[in-house]
Amino acid sequence: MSEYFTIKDVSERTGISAHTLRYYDKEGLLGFVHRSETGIRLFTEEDFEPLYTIACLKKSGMPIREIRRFMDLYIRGDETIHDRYLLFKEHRENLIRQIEELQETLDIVDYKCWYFEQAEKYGDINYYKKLPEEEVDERIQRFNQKVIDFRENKQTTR
Amino acid sequence: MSEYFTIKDVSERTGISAHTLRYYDKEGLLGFVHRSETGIRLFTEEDFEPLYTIACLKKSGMPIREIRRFMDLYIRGDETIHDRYLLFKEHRENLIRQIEELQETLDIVDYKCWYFEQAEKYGDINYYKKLPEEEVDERIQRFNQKVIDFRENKQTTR
DNA sequence: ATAGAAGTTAGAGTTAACTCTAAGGCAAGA
DNA sequence: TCTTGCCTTAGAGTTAACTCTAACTTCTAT
Repeated sequence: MSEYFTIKDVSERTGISAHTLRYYDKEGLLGFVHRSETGIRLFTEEDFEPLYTIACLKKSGMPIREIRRFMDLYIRGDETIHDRYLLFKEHRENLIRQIEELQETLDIVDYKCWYFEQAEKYGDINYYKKLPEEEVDERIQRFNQKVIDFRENKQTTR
Repeated sequence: MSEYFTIKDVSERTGISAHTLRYYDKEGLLGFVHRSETGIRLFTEEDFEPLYTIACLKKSGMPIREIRRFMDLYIRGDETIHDRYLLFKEHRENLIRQIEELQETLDIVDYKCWYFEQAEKYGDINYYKKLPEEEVDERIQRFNQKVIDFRENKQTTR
């Protein structure tokens, strides 16, 4: 029962390939990992927390050079608590914005699904153009307005 | 008052650079765009809808070769309404999954913000280890469990 | 008619994030 | 001891999505 994990152990447990872990190390993300006298990486129990943090930041689309800023602060310890707090707060705002954007895109995709159901009934992608105006669903009006805003670069959907 | 838009008009209106538009064309995304006899792209009013669709799919992280599948169907017209409907439905599921993942990441980042506030009060990143067990906030227990799950590759957070 | 702005293509260069290869070192079991 | 397998590094290769360049053509306005 060794007290250390090799790069392969970590790779198997976290699902991050050994290649990728070495790449992260080269990019300065794994400065917290110890080495044996012969240069072999010795991961500990505690190292899984920063690895999990890296995985989280990664999942939310943060580029590696920014994750590096986090890890640099992490290594410096308690003196950087406040800076790390600020970085997480900032990232929180980014994430909220990202979710909002995806939600807006989802709304459009929802509309598209509905619209194609209608179009399928009529067998005509422009079926609504033949309807009297009062019968045209307002969702169609709203979508068409979004396309016009896009065309005029009004970015109301942003 | 020309009835056509040049690539520059479209670029300025949509915020997609002319370079990028040509690149999209080369990748088969703009098969719907007409050309003059001398080869100049002639965008019409109606072209803004598929461009908007491309922008939406792009925003939700869809790779270009997949967007191409949409556009290939778009060009083929009414006979592909059903296929396009299916593609949007599938994409809808992807989007929902993406939003869920980001929401989970946001929960962790929220926790981190809270945790760093606590750590700042104590001036010690491991402050909770010195507390009697009944005083350790359960949020900390839950987060630590997530790290353990990550270490054991249990993927409960997925 | 001509200058200058904007259009065209082919193709090279860039960046991020891997992903892999080569060449060699170390450690544990038969 | 030897084989096997995992470790190391430097560095090359890959992929996606641009981004830019060069060389040339076309359009527009004086």
